[in-house]
Amino acid sequence: MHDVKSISEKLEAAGVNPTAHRIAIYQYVMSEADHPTADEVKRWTDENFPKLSLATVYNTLKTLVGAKLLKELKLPHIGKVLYDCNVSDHHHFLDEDTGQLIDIDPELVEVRPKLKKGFVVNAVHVLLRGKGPTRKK
Amino acid sequence: MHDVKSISEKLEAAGVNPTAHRIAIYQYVMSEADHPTADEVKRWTDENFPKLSLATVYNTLKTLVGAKLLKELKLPHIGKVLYDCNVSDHHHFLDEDTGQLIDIDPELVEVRPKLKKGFVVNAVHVLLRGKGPTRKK
DNA sequence: ATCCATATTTAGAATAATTCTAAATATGGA
DNA sequence: TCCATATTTAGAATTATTCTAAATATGGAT
Repeated sequence: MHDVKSISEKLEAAGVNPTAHRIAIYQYVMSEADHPTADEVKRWTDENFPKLSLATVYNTLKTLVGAKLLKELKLPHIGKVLYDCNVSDHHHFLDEDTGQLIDIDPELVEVRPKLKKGFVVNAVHVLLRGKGPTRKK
Repeated sequence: MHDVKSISEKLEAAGVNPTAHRIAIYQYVMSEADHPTADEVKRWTDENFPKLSLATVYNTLKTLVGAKLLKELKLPHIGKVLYDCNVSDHHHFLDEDTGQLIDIDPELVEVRPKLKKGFVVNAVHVLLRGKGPTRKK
């Protein structure tokens, strides 16, 4: 699925030079990770690419966001940026028990603002908080 | 309206000792300010209570939030906490031109999440972004 | 292969918002 | 007045992130 080749191609298509570091980080965020923070990415690179610096983690994430391959999420429950490999518009569900963040297709949340005259809405961001289905042990 | 007396009473009712600093800051956030940050509060106290320290601004805001007299807002467009004197559940509209943040009564935004079985939604936070009515010059 | 311009990566310093700490000050009741 | 407690304070510490300037790597022209 998200093998080195296709990751590489996505980077190139987005105008990003596919260096080994960028491929590694993008691949991690795309497949293994789930809305990681920069320091989660760093913890992963520490295991897999011990020479890769923190600055490169931040630089790379910023490059990927700039290329619209990732999206930054700033959510109220956590004081750091999360990186979302889902770059289409969508909402989020935060499982308050586990802290897990789930992407929600905007089709699944009907939002109808009835604002006063003159207000134009360009974007709608919904954060749902609650509990996910109980997982079997 | 939000005179010293009624502010004082609100503080007491919430179990907060109404010191001069607390009255001043709460009054400012309730009437003059509009979703201020801690440093906006500090800028105001610098004018009006020059001896009041930054630590007190933070302490006081935290006390008021703890007493449910204010609410912390962490929104994605700004990297600092905003303080909202509207402590009931509500949504927000961000005017992308002016940066102004407007409280939106939840009655005015119909939200109908259709999530998979087992998901329980306890809270819904909506941020609308767009343009407000053009103001007359 | 070698050289070079450019891109990438790096370590560490800088920044910004906020919290913490421990001392100083104020307050109100006995 | 005295004292216990609450409040306020200055400044250090913390945390996430960005910046800076130097080091390194890369790929094409010779």
